Amino acid sequence: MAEPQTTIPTRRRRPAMTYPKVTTDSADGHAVPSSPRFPEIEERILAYWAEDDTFRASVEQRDAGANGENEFVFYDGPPFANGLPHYGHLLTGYVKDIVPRYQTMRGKRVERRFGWDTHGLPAELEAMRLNGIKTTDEIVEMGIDKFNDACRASVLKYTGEWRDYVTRQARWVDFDNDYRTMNPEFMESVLWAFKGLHDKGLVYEGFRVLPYCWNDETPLSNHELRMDDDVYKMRQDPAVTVGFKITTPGELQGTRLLIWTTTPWTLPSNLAVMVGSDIDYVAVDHDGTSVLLAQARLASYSRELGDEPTITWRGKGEDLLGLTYAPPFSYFADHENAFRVVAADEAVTTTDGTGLVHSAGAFGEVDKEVTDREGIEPVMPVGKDGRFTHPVEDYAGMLVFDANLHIIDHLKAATRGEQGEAAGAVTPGTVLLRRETYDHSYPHCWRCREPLIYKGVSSWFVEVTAFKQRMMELNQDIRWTPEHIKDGQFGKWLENARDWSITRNRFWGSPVPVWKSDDPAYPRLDVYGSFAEIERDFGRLPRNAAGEPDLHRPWVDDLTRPNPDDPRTPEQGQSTMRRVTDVLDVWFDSGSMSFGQVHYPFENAEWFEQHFPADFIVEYIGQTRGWFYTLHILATALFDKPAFSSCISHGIVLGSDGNKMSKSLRNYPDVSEVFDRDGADAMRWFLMASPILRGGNLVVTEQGIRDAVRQVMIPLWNTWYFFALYANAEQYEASVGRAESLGSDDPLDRYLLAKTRQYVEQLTAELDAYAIADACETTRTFIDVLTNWYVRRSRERFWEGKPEAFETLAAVLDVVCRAVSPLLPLVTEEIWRGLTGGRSVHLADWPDATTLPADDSLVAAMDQVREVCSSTSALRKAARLRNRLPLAGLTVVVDDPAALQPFAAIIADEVNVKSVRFLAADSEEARGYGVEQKLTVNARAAGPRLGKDVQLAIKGSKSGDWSVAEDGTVTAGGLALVEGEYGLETHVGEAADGAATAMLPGGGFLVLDTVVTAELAEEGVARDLVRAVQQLRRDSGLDVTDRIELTISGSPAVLAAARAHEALIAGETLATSYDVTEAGSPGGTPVQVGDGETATLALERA
RNA sequence: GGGCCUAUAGCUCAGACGGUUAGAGCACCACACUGAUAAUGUGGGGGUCAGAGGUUCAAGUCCUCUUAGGCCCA
Repeated sequence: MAEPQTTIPTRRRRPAMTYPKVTTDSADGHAVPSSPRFPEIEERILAYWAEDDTFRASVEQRDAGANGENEFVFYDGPPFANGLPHYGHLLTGYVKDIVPRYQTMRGKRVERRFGWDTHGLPAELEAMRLNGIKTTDEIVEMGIDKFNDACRASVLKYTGEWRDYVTRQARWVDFDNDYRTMNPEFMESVLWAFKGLHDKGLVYEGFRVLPYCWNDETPLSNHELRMDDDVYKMRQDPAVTVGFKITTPGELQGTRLLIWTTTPWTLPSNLAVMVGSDIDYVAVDHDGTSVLLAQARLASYSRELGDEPTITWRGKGEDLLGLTYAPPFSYFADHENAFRVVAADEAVTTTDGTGLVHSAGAFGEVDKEVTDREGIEPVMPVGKDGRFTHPVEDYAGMLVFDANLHIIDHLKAATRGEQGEAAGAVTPGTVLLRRETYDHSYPHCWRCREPLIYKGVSSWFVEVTAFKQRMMELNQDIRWTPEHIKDGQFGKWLENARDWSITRNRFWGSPVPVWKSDDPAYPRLDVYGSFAEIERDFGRLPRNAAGEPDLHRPWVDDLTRPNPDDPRTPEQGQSTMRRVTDVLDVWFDSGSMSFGQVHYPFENAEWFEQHFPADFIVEYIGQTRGWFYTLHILATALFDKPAFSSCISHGIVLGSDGNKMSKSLRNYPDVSEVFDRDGADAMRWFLMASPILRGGNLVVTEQGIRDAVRQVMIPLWNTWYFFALYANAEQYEASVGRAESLGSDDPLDRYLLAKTRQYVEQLTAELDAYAIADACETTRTFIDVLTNWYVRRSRERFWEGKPEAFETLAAVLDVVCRAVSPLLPLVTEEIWRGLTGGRSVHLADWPDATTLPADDSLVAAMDQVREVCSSTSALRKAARLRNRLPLAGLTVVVDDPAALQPFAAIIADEVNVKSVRFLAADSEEARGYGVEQKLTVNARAAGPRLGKDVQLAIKGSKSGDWSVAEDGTVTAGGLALVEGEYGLETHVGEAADGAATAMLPGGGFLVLDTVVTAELAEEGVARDLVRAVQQLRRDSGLDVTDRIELTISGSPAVLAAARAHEALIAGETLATSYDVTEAGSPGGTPVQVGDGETATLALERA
């Protein structure tokens, strides 16, 4: 019978637990679970936060400071809530949570208000769909008030779900005090901004050709055009080659100018023909007449014109300028200045078509530019619904795409010489040379997917071109992540910035605050920038049906007044000031959020001036032409500052197959399922540790999310579980937060504390630089050291109940929980509160690295120790010496043995050797191990001096053609090297019998004694027995602290080992009764031990 | 057609200033270790650094061209 170890009695009772001090777990016992179900813990923490109002406390316990200087300013890019959140929203949501949480812990006050984008076409389209209407006329018929009520309802439809998702992802943001772009206060600020721009002369009304959706009856801005990848789709259109008859007297009179177009419907609006001045043109005979086209295009018309047509005229484009021709259709036959050949050198190419381009003023951007220059008024026989109107009576009421075929039929008939109804309004002499079908990439509306047309519309513009230079300058002050966005995607976009069309002929939006006289004879234009100005002039505010001030249509449209500049009386027909009926582009709202959210300048003027620009914003990279851009425009124009000083523009979240996420393909894990199965912290870690925050794209996989749990969350949790288990067993309560908790003398403790200090320093620097992915990697590496080195090597000391071990681990857990809490807010909350009993880790301060002991040389030494252990393991493996077999000794030869000396016991234990010796590399004994020197040439140093010859020296060092002379001169490959140009390393030679040697990565080497004596073998068997008994205890369901009665039988070697090492085996396995018998006990468990020996074990709880 | 970015192990990515044996995590195989761990350790397989040319004593790294992909613009 062995005596139990002396420390055992204190653990026999199951004492009241010290840890967790508090937990949200309501289950019996409240023990720290060894295998936690994270999603359940998360739900409990979220409930606790809700009840405790922790978020509000975290904001309010930080002082704003004088003039808000202690505030960190974060702008929330407002989402549109008529759909559910997806991974992209979650991703930005996590960043929008991490940065403010971190800054709060750093002591800053960080207000976080949620914002909603509410206006715009998506809401209108949804309202139209719900009400089964398709046109703007039907909206007017329905009543703009009713329609806008429907829009208002649709944009708020999913706010509840949004709040649920955002709350579940553990993002702290104020939903109750949110801002909405449709609130009167926000809209008043938008009006102020418009007026501000107008006062600076940066707003003008113009007629511009824009991509236009005839289905939604609205023009699109250029940044709306490219909303997504599906905007450009292949489409088949008829392409026609048409000849216009030249009317200018001279040799070319009667020749047909051949033009080519894929939009035959624009031909009735033709106003000019464009040529390139330097392009070579020819006229060739064709069917008794002649046609004119670019020489380079002749070959592609060989079918109609023959392989070698007779050329009757040659010339440059400039020779053609000014020629007149008969318009192809007669609708605008008398149009002033029209039907001439004009130059458009940059627009006309000879890569396709005929080298002559027909221009229909208002239906193309270049067309408009050219006709403006030529003094030709554009014509617009197409209505807002995309259908022809007066004077194009032949196709009136017809959608332009549908009119194509009729137009072609008429051209055909005219070409045959027919007239009257068959040829429509086609003028005699106009010929259709070719009709083909053309496949091309064509833009479609990003909302309704109908093909767009280009169409001239009246619109108001912000004259971005007037201050884009300043925008580019201010962009230099913004810190972009990734860096190349600044002068790349964003900078280039700024360089090419065009004036911003900010008005929409729609209903649900902020009103254009411009009132105009309805009689051009008495012109007047008023711009309003506040409710007060409106009330001043109109005698009242715009009020909705409920009587509340409301700037939406139709209420704001009701405000009219007599034109003060019109001296006539109402009876004489005095003109009236009426509002321009347009609403503002919804992007104007989002660009206004910085001041709009606080109703600047009507309220919070001081606050705003101290909180602009924002310290930080984040959105996906596409916002370089969206929100980032509109914020920057308005900030530059109104305040001459950037709107934000740091910006992360992250990449795109892809589905598990690497394609865009698609609901129909189901190629991504369901968000709710991930929350339920893996939890919000796991998803947060997965997204934040990924390359997506460095601008790369990210493939979302379930495996990736689970890896986050495995690599980080479980190791962290298990460290806590380990601590709680032994602290409870010892009834030890650590003094977290007090200086003495950092005072351990134990080398492992001191190492961990110093390592923790380095970790906190590095993490702080990374989070300060918004390098969130780097912070994750740093944390992962640190937690690995914590759990797989410190805890594993310290198990014995915890088992022994060493106070300084508890103190150290508790202190480090406290620091780590605080440091990791922005990255894993839920799990760290449960651990930290369990450890400290405190209210919330998120109310704690960011750990101060300087309070932790600094000891870089200790950290370096321990890292070397880990290398020694690692290399020794490799030696064992190579020599087939299992780890449980003790070996006599290990000799460690390094430059500075004294540095490693304190860790001799750690190494001996880790690699299971009886003794560890340290030798200086230059000692006599070390040289006895058959060491040899190796020379390496430092090419970086020697290269510049030796030039080409450095290669000879390198070759010599490798082949052994080198030497060290008596005076220390080193020669390699016949070349003398000077100090610094070479390195001499000591390498260990072949080991003698009974030893194995290995080099250390950082220099030095190991000699492992591989001689297995009978005693060592016997102890190895004893260790195997311990291991087997422990496994059996576990399999039998015994508790760690249960005592057992143990019986061992087996082969003579087993019996000998069991008897010789009774104290070891009984002690390790908590055996209060210990029997070694030759006869195997019935019901015993056979196990393999040692080198093929069999033992039989039997145990019972004592 | 132009601009920006990317191309490195089966997968995801690191690789200051050019320096001669290109790394990590995951995955795979084998062995070891394990009464905190859902782990861990050791070893192994696995690479034309997209291709071609150039600069250089020396190129994954710098230059040119090509190819492929992404984003942006026309």
